[in-house]
Amino acid sequence: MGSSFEFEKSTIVNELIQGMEVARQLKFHLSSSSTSPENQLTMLQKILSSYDTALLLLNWSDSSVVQPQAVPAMVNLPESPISTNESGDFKDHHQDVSKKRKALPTWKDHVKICSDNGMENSGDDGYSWRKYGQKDILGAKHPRSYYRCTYKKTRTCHASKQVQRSDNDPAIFEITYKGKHTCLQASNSVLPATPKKKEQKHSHDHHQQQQPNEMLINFRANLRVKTEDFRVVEASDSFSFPSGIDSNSQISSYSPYSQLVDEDLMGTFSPFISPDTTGSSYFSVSPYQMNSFGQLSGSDYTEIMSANTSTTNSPILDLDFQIDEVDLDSNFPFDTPGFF
DNA sequence: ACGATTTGACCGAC
DNA sequence: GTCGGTCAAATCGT
Repeated sequence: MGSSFEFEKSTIVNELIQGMEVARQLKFHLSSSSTSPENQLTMLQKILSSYDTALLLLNWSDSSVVQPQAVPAMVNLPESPISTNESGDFKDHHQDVSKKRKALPTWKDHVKICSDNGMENSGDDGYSWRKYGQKDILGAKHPRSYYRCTYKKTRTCHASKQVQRSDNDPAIFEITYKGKHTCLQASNSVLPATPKKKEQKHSHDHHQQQQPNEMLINFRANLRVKTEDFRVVEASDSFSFPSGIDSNSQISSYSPYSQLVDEDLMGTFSPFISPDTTGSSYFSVSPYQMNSFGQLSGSDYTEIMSANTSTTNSPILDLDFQIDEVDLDSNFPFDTPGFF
């Protein structure tokens, strides 16, 4: 392996060290309770961001197929790439896709469309997609829809995704993302405020963007984290955002490595959210934002999501636990053979 | 008129 | 030949 591996390794180590450092700070603040919940959250998110990046890099260097977190919108988060597919209901599409297609980073998400309050949330991931095809898939009860980035031509963005309703649970959509966005449509203001006309299609994906503040608010709103087997966890206490809660909003997700990282809080905001004219807001995270692929910064890919809270058994919790385990010692020998 | 969606046709991989 | 993915003309919605 050449220098590229060395580069990745050092990057990974740096990310982990950074995460450790922030964790250390957080630990200190927690013990002294001198910090506001928001700051603590920010720190936690930074930690998660670092670990996400490190894990993504590990995955990326392992093979051309990456399964980063994807975060489908409003409704949930992506499943953990590292975790085994507990649900077993989904086929591992990304694998076969990668064999047939070139090495575009591919990963899957499971999005559950919630219909609490009579509303059906769509799996908005914050990006603008254009449907270009639909196919009946052998053995599947529902057709698979194909989407590509709306800015494929104008911004030469080759991101695409496939959406298929689960056979077992119609409320669940399996979303396979391919390629990362190069259109940067998520960058704050630039959002294509194209009011999606077809909200109608219950879509698992309409994609309008939303301003950061709105994101936070919506996010906070009645957060729900759906873990891999779609258990719904109410998130609220441990996660405190500034204001109002809208019980209509929900976020379910499972996170690959972790999700949570609110861009706003992190410094770089990634507007994966979209203001929905219907009133339901989503909080979405884009799967594509990972710096391991290039131009986007670390915080970019770790979007938001935050749905993790201490009340869940989400990956985040695991991470917390791990952090404790190592006692936040930055001297931890990351370069120890076998550590990875 | 323009942009998005639908849907049958086409193409490559197996 | 079958199947999954994409193309592109027709259609729809604004």
